[in-house]
Amino acid sequence: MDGKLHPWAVTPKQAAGIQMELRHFLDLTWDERAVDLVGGIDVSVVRDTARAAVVVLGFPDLRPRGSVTAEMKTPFPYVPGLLSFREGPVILAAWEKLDWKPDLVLFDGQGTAHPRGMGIAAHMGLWLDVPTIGVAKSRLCGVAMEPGPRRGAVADLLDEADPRRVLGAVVRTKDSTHPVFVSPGHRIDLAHAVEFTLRCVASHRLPEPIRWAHHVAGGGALAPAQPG
DNA sequence: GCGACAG
DNA sequence: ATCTTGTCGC
Repeated sequence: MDGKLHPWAVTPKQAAGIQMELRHFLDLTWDERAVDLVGGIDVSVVRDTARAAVVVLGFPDLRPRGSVTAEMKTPFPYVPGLLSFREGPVILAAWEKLDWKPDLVLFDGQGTAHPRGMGIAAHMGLWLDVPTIGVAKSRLCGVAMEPGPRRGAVADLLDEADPRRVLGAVVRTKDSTHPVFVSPGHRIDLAHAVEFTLRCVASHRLPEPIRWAHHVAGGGALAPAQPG
C-alpha cells in the first residue's frame, strides 16, 4: 500500500465511501517488530490554517528525539467520522519532512473504533504504511464499559449493534482520571495497541508522544531551551 | 422526528 | 478544535 490511495478533495459522501473501500486493506496483526522509536501526531487549527506536528521519541525511554511540522489551509470541515479528511493532508506533508520514520505511531483520535472502521489512525496507517494506534480522549461510537479506578485497568468498548464484538478498549492511564479510548489503527492488534499505549504513558493521562505532538502543533518547542 | 457526535 | 479564570485534586 503506497503511493496515492485516493483523492482528498472529495465531498463528505464520497469520503464515507472511500472509508468503506479502505477498510478491506487494513491489517490488524502485529508482526513483533522491534520498536526503538515511537511517533506522536496531532493537528491544531487556527483561523483557517491547520498545522500538523510529528514528534519522535525514543522507546521505551520516551525521550524526545525530534519533530517536524507542516501547515496548510484546512481543506475540509470538521464532520464527526470524517476527521482524517480534514487532518490527513497536512499530516502527510509533515511526515514527508521526517528523516527517520518511527516504528510505531500514536494518533489523537480513533483507530478502528469508528462507524466504518476507519478512524484517523487506521486511515493514516494505510497512507504511511506503518503500525498506528488510535488514542482518543472521548468516544465516537460503541458502548464503553467502565474500567477499574487504577492506572492500567482496561474495559471493553463494545459494538452497540452487536455486544459480542469488541471495537476497542477503555483504558485507565492514570489513577482516578477519565479513561482514554484505544483502538488499533493498522498493522497492530488491540492487545498490543493497549500495551504500547500504557508503556508510552508517563505521569499524565495522555501518552507522551501525543502530549508532545499536541504541544508542538500548538507552536511550542520539542524540548525546553537549554540554559547557557 | 430526536439524539449522538474523534478533533 | 477553539474561546477563557479560577479552582480542585494528585
